[in-house]
Amino acid sequence: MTPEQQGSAPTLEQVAKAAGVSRSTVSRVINDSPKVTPEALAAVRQAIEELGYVPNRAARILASRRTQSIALVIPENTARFFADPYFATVVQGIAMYLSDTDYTLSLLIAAEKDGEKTRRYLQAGNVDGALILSHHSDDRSYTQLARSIPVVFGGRPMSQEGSEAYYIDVDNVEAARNVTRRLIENGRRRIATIAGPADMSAGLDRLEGWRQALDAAGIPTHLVEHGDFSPAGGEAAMRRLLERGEEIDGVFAASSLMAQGALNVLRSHGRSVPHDLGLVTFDNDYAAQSSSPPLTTIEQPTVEQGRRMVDVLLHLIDGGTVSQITMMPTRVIERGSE
Amino acid sequence: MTPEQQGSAPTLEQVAKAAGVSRSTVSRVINDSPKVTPEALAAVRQAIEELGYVPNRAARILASRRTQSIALVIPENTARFFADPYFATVVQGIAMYLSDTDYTLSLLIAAEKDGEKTRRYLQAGNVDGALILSHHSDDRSYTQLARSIPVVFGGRPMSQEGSEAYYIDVDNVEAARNVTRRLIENGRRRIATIAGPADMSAGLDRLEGWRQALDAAGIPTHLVEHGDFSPAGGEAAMRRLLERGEEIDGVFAASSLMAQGALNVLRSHGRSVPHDLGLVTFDNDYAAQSSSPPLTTIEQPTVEQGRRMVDVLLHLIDGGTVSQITMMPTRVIERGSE
DNA sequence: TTGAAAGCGCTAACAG
DNA sequence: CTGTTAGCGCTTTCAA
Repeated sequence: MTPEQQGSAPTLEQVAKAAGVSRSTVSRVINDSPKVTPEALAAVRQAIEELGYVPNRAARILASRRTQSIALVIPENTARFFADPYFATVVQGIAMYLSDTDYTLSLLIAAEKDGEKTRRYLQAGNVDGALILSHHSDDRSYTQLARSIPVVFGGRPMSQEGSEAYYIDVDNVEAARNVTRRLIENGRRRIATIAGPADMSAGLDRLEGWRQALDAAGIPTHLVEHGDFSPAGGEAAMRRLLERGEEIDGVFAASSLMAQGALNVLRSHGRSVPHDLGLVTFDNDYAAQSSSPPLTTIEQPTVEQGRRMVDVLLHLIDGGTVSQITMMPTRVIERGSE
Repeated sequence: MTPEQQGSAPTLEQVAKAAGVSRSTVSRVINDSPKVTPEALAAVRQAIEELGYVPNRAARILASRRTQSIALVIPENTARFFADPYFATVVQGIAMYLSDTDYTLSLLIAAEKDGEKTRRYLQAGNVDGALILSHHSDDRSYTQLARSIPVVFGGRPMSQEGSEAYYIDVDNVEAARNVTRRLIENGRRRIATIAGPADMSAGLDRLEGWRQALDAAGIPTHLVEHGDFSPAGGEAAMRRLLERGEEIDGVFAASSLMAQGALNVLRSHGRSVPHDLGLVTFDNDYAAQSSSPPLTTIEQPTVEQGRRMVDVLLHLIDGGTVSQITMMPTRVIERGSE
C-alpha cells in the first residue's frame, strides 16, 4: 500500500509519477489517444490499476469544455409522468442506452413557474445536450434552447420553432386512424373519443386520426371529450360522454391509462365491452393486455424510442448529421374489444 | 446589448468588471456570504441579472471540492422499476424535493455485471452522496460505500453491514399483519400469500407479517409462492397456488401489481373476489383503487418517503446528526375485497 | 469588508 | 510519440 493510497482520491499527477511518465501521457491514455507507445500505455494502465485512480470529472469538464453529461427534462408533475408506463419505458430506453456510454444523466424537473431557472441551467453549459419529454404547447423556450445546445424531443414539439427541432415520434394520426377503423369495421356507428390534452401533439394527432377514420365512413365526429392521459382523466371524460345522453357504441381512448378509467366507469354503469360498446386504445402496456376484456390497441416501441432519442442527441453533440425526424413504427394489436 | 453577451456564457470575471468589484466579491455574493456591503451586493446582483450570468458548475466543483450533486442508484431493470407506481412516486418525492435545492440529481443505472463501475464512480468523488433504491441482497457494496460518502437507502438494506446504514422504511411486518388480519376477521381460514422476492427486505418482512397473523389465529402457513412484485410475477404465483389443488379462501399479495396479476388469473378461473375468496394487498395505487373489485390494501406515504430520503442525505452531507432509521406510517384502506 | 494570488485536477496546443 | 506550458472558471486563504 503506497502512502498516496490513504485519504482522498489519487490524482493524475500521482499516476504519472508512479508510471514514470508525464501528466500528458496519462491524460492521453485516459482519453484513448492512439499516440502512446505500448510500453507507456502498459505502465500507465498498471499505475492506474494499482492506485485505483478515477479521473476527476469536474476537472475534465472544466479543462475540456465538454461535460459528458446530458439532461433529461421532465415536467413538474413527476408523479403522473412516471406513473405512465409510456414515459417510464421511454426513460428506461434512455437510461439503458446511456449507461453504455460515458455520459451521465441529469434529471431536471421543469418547474412550470420558472422554466427560466431550468433553461438557464441548460444554457450555462452544464450539459452537452438535452432530452425533452412530455412537453406541452409552452415548449417554445425549449425549441429556442436548441440554438444554444443540442436538443432532442420525445414527440413532435408544438411550437412554431419546432420546425427546426429534432424529434423522435410515431405517426399518431395514422395509428389512431387504424385502430379506430377497427371499431367501424365491427359495425360501430356512434363512435366517441376520449382525446388527450389539446396542448400536446400526441393528443391532437390521435384526435385527428380518429376524426379521419370517422369522416371516411361518414360518421359524425362530435363525440369528443378530453382527458389528461391519466386514469382519472379517462374516468371523468367517459362520465361526461355518458352524461351527454347520446347513444354511443364505440370509444377510442387516446391512452391505455384513460381506457382503464373509462372501463371502470362503463362497468359501474353496467355497460359491457365489447357487448354493449367497443373500446380501443393506444399503448400496449400491462393494463391493456390484462384488463377485462383485454383491449385492442396500438403498440409502439417505447424503449426503442428512448434509445433513439439518445442516439440522435449524441450524434448531434458529436457534430454529426442526423435526420431531424425519426419516425418509429406502430401496429395494431387485435384483442377483440372493438 | 453588451458585447460580452454574444457567444458563450458570461464568466464571473465579466460580472466583476461590470459591477466594478473584484472576482472575490462576486464569488461571495454567489455564495451568500454575509460579508458584503449592501452597495456591492446590489451592484453585483444587477450585473448578474443584466448579463444573465450562471456560475459554471464544473469550476465551482473543482475549486470547492463539493459537487452539489447526488446520485440516485437504481437497479438495472429500469423497465420494471419505473413501471412500479411505488418506485415511480418515491422518485417523484426525491426529484421534487431536490428541485428546491441547488443539488442536481444524477441517475445511475447499476449494471448487475459491473457494479464495480458504479461504485468507482461514486467513490471518485463525483457526487456528494447517494440514494439507493430497490436493492437486493447484493447491496453489500453499497453499504460499504457508506464509509466513503453519505448513503441513504430506500427500504432497509439486507446485508450485515446494513446495521450501520441510514434508511427510510415502513414497518412492513406490522402492515402486512394488519391487512392479513382482515382476511381472518372475515372468516377466511385457508389463506395464501403471494410474497415478494426473498432477497428484498420488503419481500421478507411482508411475508413475516402474513405469517404472524396466521400463527396468531392458528392457521397453517404453508401456502406461499413468491413473485417479483410485477403483474406477471403475480400471475405466475397465483397460478402455482391454484395448481397445488388445495382449497384457498384468502390471499395476501405483497404488492398491488402482483394483486392485479392474481386477479386476472382468478377471473379466468371463474373465481370471484370477494365472493369465492378474499384478496388484500399492499400499495394504494390506481390499480388497487379501481380494479374490480377495488382492493383492501395498505397505504404508505411514498412521495414523502422520497422526500425524507433526500432530507436525511442532505443532513448527512452537511455533517449533521440524523437518526439512522426513519419509519413512515402506514394504514389499512378498507374496500371490502377481503 | 475587499482584493490579490494561488491553486482545484485536468486537457490541449506546441515544441521537441 | 512525449513533455512543457498555459490555462478552464471558480473558491479560498491571506493581507490590506
